[in-house]
Amino acid sequence: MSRREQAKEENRARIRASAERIIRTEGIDKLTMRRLAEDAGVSLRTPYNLFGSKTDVLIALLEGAGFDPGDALALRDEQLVMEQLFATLDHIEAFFDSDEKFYREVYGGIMSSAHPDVRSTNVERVVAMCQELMTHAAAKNELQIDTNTRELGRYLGVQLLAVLGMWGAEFLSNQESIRQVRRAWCGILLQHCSNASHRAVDAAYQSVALTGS
Amino acid sequence: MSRREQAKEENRARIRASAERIIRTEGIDKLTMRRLAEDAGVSLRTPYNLFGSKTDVLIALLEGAGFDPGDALALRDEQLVMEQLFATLDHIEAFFDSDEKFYREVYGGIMSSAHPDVRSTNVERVVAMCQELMTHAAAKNELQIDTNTRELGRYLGVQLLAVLGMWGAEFLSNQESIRQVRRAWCGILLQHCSNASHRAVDAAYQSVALTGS
DNA sequence: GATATTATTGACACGTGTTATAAAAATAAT
DNA sequence: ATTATTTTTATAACACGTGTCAATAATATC
Repeated sequence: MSRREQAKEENRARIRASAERIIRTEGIDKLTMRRLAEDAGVSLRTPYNLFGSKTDVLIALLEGAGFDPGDALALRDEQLVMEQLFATLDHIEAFFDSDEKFYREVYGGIMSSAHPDVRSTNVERVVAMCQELMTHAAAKNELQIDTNTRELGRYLGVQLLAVLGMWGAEFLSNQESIRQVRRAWCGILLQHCSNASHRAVDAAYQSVALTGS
Repeated sequence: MSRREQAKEENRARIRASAERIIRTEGIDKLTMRRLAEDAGVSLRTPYNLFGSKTDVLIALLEGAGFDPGDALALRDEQLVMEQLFATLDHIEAFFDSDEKFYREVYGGIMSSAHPDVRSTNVERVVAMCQELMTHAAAKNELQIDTNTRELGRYLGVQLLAVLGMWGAEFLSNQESIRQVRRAWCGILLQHCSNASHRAVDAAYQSVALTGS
């Protein structure tokens, strides 16, 4: 890495650290570009040079923390695909719980920004991963043979992101969000899973069953 | 209505009309408070006096047009509750189709605004209506007796709004949005409907079935 | 009709994300 | 070491939503 690139990376790191500190100690409302620049000991222009926009700074924060639903969905090729799918939700919930306020504020800040391309990239990515998972599920006979895996994957991905949007907007708690997704996923998958995967889907469904009073 | 109230109402109407015209002809990005005031022939302060905020102006636009998912869910006490529930989705879709760009921009503008109370009012209202519908459904034996109607209603309402959020953010077309909700609703209702309502739920489900590659 | 209440106006200001511009500093290329 | 390129800086500015405040106009009350 050239000297120039190195210096830029150092600045990026300082800006990221400052942004995180401000959000953690004072809340995201206090994160303004001027305050961020001052705290990072850098001019107002520099965060724009190095990240592009305030939204991009927030995105870098999530990426740096490993927050990435798309990543969580990456095929791991263990056990049943359905088991992995639902395990992903546990993974995301654990992530939420590990630092609820911080992640929610950052995610909500990204989603409520007027950068449509950023968000749509996220959607397409998650949908693609879900479609891939469903393709594998079909290949492993975990789905009924007449299932439209493309549409099913799209449904699952959209569902996840729709609920994450509600989470980011503070309408749902961590647990509620995950339960909402799990219920929606189970609802459709119970209709399309094969005998091979039925046990896994049903187990997930039972864990969020809507019975009692 | 007093003379004063009348004059205010006239101003409100002019402002609403101007806002709608600007959004329709130039898009919501061009709707600024200064431009709105100028177009309506009113001072910059007046829209704030009469509506409260820019977000409130947008809300008034939707209300004036009769756009209200909560209203659409109001119990009509005809036929089966389940039939009404799904008919609501047709109603919303027709609404979308009647003026797609306009409604989406306005709804998206409201939802992406930083007025959390506005949005949460919307959520609570829709959830409450869904819960009421499910209570009635249970009373009419359209649900299995052990169904938690409160949680089920909450699930349905949250689901609708989560997807509407995606619609407002331009991730989903009108049709996709409605299908997404219908699938999610069917998925859970197929697990909880009684014999009395199964036919209705299954009909809705068949209309959005995910079969055929 | 005189007085009190209320609504609108105008001009200004604040804080925000973002951009413009030019100077200065740091680095790379020769 | 000199020159050329790239980055950062400083300062100002823009458009935006929103708020303040005094003045003014319209209406209501008596």
